Amino acid sequence: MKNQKRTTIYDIAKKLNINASSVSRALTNGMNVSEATRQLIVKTAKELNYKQNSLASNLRKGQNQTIGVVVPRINQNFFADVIAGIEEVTYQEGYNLIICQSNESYEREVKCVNTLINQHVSCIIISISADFEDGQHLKNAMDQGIRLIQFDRVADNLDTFKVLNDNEQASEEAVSHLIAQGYKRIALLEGPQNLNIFKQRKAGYLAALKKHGYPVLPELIKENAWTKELGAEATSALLNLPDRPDAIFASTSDFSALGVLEVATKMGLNVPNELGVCGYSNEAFTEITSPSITTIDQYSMSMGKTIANLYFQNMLSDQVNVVPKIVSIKPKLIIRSSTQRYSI
Amino acid sequence: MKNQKRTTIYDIAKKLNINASSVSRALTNGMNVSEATRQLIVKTAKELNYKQNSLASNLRKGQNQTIGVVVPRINQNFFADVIAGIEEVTYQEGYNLIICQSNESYEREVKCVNTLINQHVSCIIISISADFEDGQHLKNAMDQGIRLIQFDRVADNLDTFKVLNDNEQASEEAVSHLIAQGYKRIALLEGPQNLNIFKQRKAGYLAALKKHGYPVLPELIKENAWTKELGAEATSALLNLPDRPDAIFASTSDFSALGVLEVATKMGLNVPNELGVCGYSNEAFTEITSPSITTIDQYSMSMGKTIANLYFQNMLSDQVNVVPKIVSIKPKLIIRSSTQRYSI
DNA sequence: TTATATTAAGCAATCGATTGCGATAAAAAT
DNA sequence: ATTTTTATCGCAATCGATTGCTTAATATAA
Repeated sequence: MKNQKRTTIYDIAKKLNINASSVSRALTNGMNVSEATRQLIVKTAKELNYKQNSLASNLRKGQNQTIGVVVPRINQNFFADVIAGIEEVTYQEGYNLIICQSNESYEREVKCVNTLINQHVSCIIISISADFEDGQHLKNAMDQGIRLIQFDRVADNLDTFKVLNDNEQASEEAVSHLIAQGYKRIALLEGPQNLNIFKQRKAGYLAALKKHGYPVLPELIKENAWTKELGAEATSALLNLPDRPDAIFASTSDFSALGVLEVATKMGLNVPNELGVCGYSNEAFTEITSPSITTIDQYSMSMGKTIANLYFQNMLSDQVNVVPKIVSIKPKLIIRSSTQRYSI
Repeated sequence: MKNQKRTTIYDIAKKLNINASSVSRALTNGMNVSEATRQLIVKTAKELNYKQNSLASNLRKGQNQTIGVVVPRINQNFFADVIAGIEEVTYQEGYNLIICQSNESYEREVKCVNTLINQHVSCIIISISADFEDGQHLKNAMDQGIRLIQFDRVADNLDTFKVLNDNEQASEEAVSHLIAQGYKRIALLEGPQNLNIFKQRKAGYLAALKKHGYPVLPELIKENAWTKELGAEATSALLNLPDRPDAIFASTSDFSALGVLEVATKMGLNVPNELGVCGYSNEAFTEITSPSITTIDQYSMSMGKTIANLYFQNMLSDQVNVVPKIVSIKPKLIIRSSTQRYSI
């Protein structure tokens, strides 16, 4: 049962007393093979339970119908959704997906990319790790003729296709909404500023304040609060200020917004009346907390589809001069209870 | 820049005026190559930016350091976590992961498995789709010498390694806990009974009732309530019974438990005092609802690691007679507010 | 110093599928 | 009846890396 050799086109050829090239032709395009022998070949292929060896085929053809995906974490809703979206499209196209997670480690990201290069994938789709350094590994990949698409977290200095959310705009919208609800002292929980997405979200926050003539209060801006625990910690500090904020924009994630909610509840503060809370990502749970959390939907799944389509529609052809595009997806502010004051 | 040929071992060999076989030896095991030439080869390989072609290597060696994973949906917490766990281990072992989603469609599952066979993966890890029919595609894979591991949702009639949660035991424990808390009329929301996991959870429910001498009340058992909406619907029906239940075990998911919670709250019932609620899966949100929901943790991520380790420790070697094992992971009951009565 | 062992490196086949080119035979055109 | 076209199919090279075998060169033993 085990280690038995798989049947190859040669086995089929030998059995039918014909040449392997005919078998190959019959099983692929069907060109230059008479209909009779074609059917015979297909029939015996089925009988012998023949399965094509993609390794050999791809080696010969010099191309691999495979796309590599590198994300920080597979089991983070946003990334899982994006991957699901990508898979949806690549499956239709008959492509395979090889998936790696960098675990937010640059070293590991480099290894992942190198493996994908070895595998001769035709495209690498990547969202860079938190401690991204330079893009040499990605440049390498491109030099080897591998297409590259960055999404969400991108390295600006690399001239590639990029698919992003308009983080700045979404943040500005969220903060503007808070202002419209009458909140006066709006705090920001920000993420690692070496990642663009967090820089942009901060920019949006600042832009909104400026637009409405609100002062920027440095003591209300908390760094690196991107987990539930860190969010809770930052919130404790904020709410113990002599002049505390009346709203917190957890720009890093809904998880940190959850931390905010917990601390606020523990301190007996009414959300949204005494404290407005806004998260980011539209995680499933934001809908069902009490109060439900206002947040920003990134259309993750459709983002995945967009990314994959970008490859198939713009990059697959061998046109030499394809100008890398930047596709921006506008996220949507989802207003829920945590920012809707009953009375202002 | 594009379509430029990648450097091969022949390029290196030519440049150094030696034979390609030496290059290969130097770059892999380093056997039968003098230290001097080895270093020279390594150096020029780096200079020429050489990357091994895994396709060629794997074709020649007749093995592919790749594992295929097939799950109904990538972006479902449980599966995403399991995959993350698998990836963690396979990465350490230098293996790649090819991931497919069956979308709960049997037809698509078959296609996925066939692709993986073509790719010559050395192992397929699968959780079968909801409309699973027979296991011919999986038998095919095994006939081709591909190892097979089923997890969570498994086909019983296939003799393979299996990694499962002890759903029955976990359910029994949960229901016993409800009984210990003094609940007398415990309802069950059950899932599609063609999937084993749901059958087992029901069995656990029944076992607990029997063990404690409680009668089985058919009117308290509701079928196919595995979304929040369906859970809510079933709950409405249950709570409008003349003799209504005082606890509901949403064995399908935490989402349906959420539906229970919403309806109960709407009807003004106090949870946990007037109605106990228990979910399944330990989704992130169960911790932060009010009241927080008692549920069952499946250790998804560690399950993934277990699965991968099973392959590397038990199946990788070429021993002919490896007896397929069934590994059972005991889930953990997480007791929270929704079932802890203040007074009994 | 001769015989033997050891090391280093080359040669060539191989993995399985694909494909350009040439050969044969059958069909069509003259 | 002869030439030309076309349809089928075989031959052999190729993709890039690996590996058993052979040869050459060097080191060790006798």
